[in-house]
Amino acid sequence: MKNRENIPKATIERLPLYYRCLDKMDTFEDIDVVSSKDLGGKLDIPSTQVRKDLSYYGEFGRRGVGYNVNELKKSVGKILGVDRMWPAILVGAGNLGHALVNYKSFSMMGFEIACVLDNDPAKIGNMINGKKVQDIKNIDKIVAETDIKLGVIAVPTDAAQVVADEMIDSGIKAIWNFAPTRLRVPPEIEVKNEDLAVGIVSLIYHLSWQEEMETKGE
Amino acid sequence: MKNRENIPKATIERLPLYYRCLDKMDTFEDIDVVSSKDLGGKLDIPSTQVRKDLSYYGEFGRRGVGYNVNELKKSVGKILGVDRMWPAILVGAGNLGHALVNYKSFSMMGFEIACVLDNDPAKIGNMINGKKVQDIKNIDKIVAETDIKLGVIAVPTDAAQVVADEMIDSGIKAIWNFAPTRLRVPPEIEVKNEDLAVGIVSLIYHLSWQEEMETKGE
DNA sequence: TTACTGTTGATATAAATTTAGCAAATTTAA
DNA sequence: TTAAATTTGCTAAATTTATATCAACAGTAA
Repeated sequence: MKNRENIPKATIERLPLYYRCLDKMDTFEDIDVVSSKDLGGKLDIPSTQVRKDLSYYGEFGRRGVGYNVNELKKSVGKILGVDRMWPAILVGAGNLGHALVNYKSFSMMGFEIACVLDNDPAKIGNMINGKKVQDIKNIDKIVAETDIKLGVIAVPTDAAQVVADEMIDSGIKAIWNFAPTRLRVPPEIEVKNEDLAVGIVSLIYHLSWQEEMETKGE
Repeated sequence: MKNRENIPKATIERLPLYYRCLDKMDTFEDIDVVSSKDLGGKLDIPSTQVRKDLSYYGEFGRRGVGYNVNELKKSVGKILGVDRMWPAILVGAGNLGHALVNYKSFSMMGFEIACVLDNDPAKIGNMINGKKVQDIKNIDKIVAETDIKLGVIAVPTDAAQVVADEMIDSGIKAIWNFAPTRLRVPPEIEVKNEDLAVGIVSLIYHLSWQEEMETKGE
């Protein structure tokens, strides 16, 4: 395996796609062996890209044959770290928080929201999908007792930095941030921004341009 | 301006960040002029990158001075197409659907969910943030009457392709897909996959590796 | 005025990422 | 057994993207 430092970020974002696809083939489609061409075909990724991505981590296939689906799934799962569960605390019991707690496709990716926290007395004590919303004031105790490393921020923009600071104080090591703002964190803390507005705007950008072209054409 | 075709995708994803930042400066912070260094500083983006991104679309600054905040905001807004509203239909009145309808930060990005649809009789007729959930059967009529171009898929994975097909039949031109699956669509239809699991897995990947390093070190 | 500082936008350079080409390995069929 | 068809994984080439450099321009202070 090459130095983990210089593996393309894009590769790391394709691995979960491979993983999910392999899981589907393994669990539901009863497929034993797959070629890079077939796997890529399902995901609109060139076969050369698939092979290159995997080759960063080792040799998983057999020449002239392809990849064993179950084996490759396990290998990719281990590379990604999803061969175990990673419990998280979620701060923000609003609409988005509800949606995340109830999201079905996380557990197969090793992700599970174990605790839900909020600072709103009206929300504290409510049940969300079997979990009681707890007071953010107890974050230190909760993180210490559960040894949770992952935090999810689903609060309004204004509150995001404060929540991030509290998370880091409590011992959280990585933050998944849904608030549309950049968080200031120490360098050892990993942050992943999930900025929903960016997604929709890139779609609007293309749509807007398409429409402009059509108008000119007429 | 250069050919719009070969502008980096990453540039297009940074433009909304600039836009939001400029809007904040313009509306709340009363800042008139900003340099690429300052703008980039707020977003952890090098000033050279900021200037390069903007230079794809024209010359917006003054040498020795910087950029006029209000003007640049308007220019970037126009480039992105967010200088007008883009209404969308949302299919899927579940938890995620609720969260999207109630999401606050969309309107400043030109995005608005105008209609909510579902196929579940238990949900049809319910109100979500002032909008009545309508029967998916009426999608053709709704899209034709409203001339909506954007569709959002927030249904379970199994139903996503069917919904996409219905959307395309009804006249939808661009799809924002939250289901963790690749949609098969004609080439003229724009699709943006918002795959939440990919985001969290890339965080788990780093966390998992970090932990492995620590274990070795001890 | 003149020097000095700051800033853009263009061009050049470097780095990162993707794609192509091919030898080696495997299977299948003649 | 031999030839043909697949398919991997390595290396090289091409492409894309990011970063550095610098002349031209604008403001400021001596």
